[in-house]
Amino acid sequence: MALMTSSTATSAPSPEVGDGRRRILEAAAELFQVRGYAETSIRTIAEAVDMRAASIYHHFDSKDALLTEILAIGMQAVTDAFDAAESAVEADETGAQRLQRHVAAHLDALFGHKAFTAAHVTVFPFVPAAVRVASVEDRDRYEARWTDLLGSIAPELDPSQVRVVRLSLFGVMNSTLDWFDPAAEGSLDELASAFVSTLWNGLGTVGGGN
Amino acid sequence: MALMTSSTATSAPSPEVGDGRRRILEAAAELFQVRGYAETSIRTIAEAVDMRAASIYHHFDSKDALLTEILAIGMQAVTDAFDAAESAVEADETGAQRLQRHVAAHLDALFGHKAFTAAHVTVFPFVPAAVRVASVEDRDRYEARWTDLLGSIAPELDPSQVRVVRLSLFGVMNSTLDWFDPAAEGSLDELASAFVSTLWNGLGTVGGGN
DNA sequence: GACCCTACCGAACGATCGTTAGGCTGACAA
DNA sequence: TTGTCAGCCTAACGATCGTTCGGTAGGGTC
Repeated sequence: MALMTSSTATSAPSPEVGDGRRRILEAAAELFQVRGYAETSIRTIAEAVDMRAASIYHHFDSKDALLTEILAIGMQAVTDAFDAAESAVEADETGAQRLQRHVAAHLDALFGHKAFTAAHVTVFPFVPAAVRVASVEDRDRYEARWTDLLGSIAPELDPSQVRVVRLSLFGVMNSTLDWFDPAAEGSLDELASAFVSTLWNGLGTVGGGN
Repeated sequence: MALMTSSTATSAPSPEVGDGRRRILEAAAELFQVRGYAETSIRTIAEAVDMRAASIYHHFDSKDALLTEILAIGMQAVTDAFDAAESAVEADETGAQRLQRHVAAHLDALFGHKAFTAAHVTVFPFVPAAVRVASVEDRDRYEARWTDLLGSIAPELDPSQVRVVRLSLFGVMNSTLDWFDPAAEGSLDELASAFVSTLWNGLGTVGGGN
């Protein structure tokens, strides 16, 4: 995010450079997540940032381009979180501990950039084909990271089992966007711990405990 | 012109009564699931059943009414499956066995009426408010069945834990619509068995086995 | 024959959509 | 002062949307 403020120091009144663009991205992501892509018009997005529809086109070529960038931001968030968790690996940790840090990282990224990440869960199935092909490479790359991770910590699973575990884990983690509220229900770390503990040991050992 | 269409061509020409209505429902459900609700026009639905847009309104009051009925059919399918599984309970079965039969019933209903049930997973978040309120009662009733079931077979869980388990289980089960193909990957019963076995005992005991 | 009902259609309505053309304004550079 | 440019605007374009109106065709009933 650096490299702005090239010339002036922006004392007080003037809006930050690129501020309108960022506000459009955030408002659009939020609206796409709540109302859906086709259900959200350019005029509604403009209204949310106190602009008119034509002004959106000063910052983005088209509605599809706006969605494409939103999806890219969402994938960047979870990919960065994965890599940060991977680089923080400790030598003596167990597979379950390593998995738990990645699950926590995924959940943190999901809720930390909720509007952008949720777009991948809710609106992605319905996006225009041109937008989908622009995102599929990012998504494949992220999926490959998880395939490698799960294969590494559970080498006894064959590839088709790894696939089932990965997609099931994604199903659970991504569904939390719909029903978990970190502000009201406790930390995402605890949720990640519960998920991995259940996946590893089953409910029998979790239910009595936490 | 060219629509005289001498209907004397076929020996058994008469379409079944209510056939057009059923075909519209199935085509619309399929299109809604694949393309989304707002992305699918009445004209596209009509084309899929070889009609014109105006003919849809002979069978349904509005596009929203069509969606409302599709959602109701989907909830009826899973609710009926739940009740059938419940009435097939055996006296000496364990909690895990009972849960597994219900998971299998849910998956069977999901894939057995895929277009109608998937609508609840994919398009429901974006449906117009009037359609949502018409479905929320059915959905609440189905959720209550699962809350009771899980509380019954895992009495050591408090209500908030039951909620987490239920929503996580829904997250996994409903996600299978996106990635599991019963025709190519094996039976849904096996998948249900794997889910419940993992939930109960953890991956440690499952990974080595099947 | 007359009558009705179901199923469907062509044509159009007003609304809303994404998008574009062209213009205004204020900050800044020369 | 003059020019440039980012940022935002009004107004309008054609396309597509859900929906309605006024039919027509054909089978069943009397």
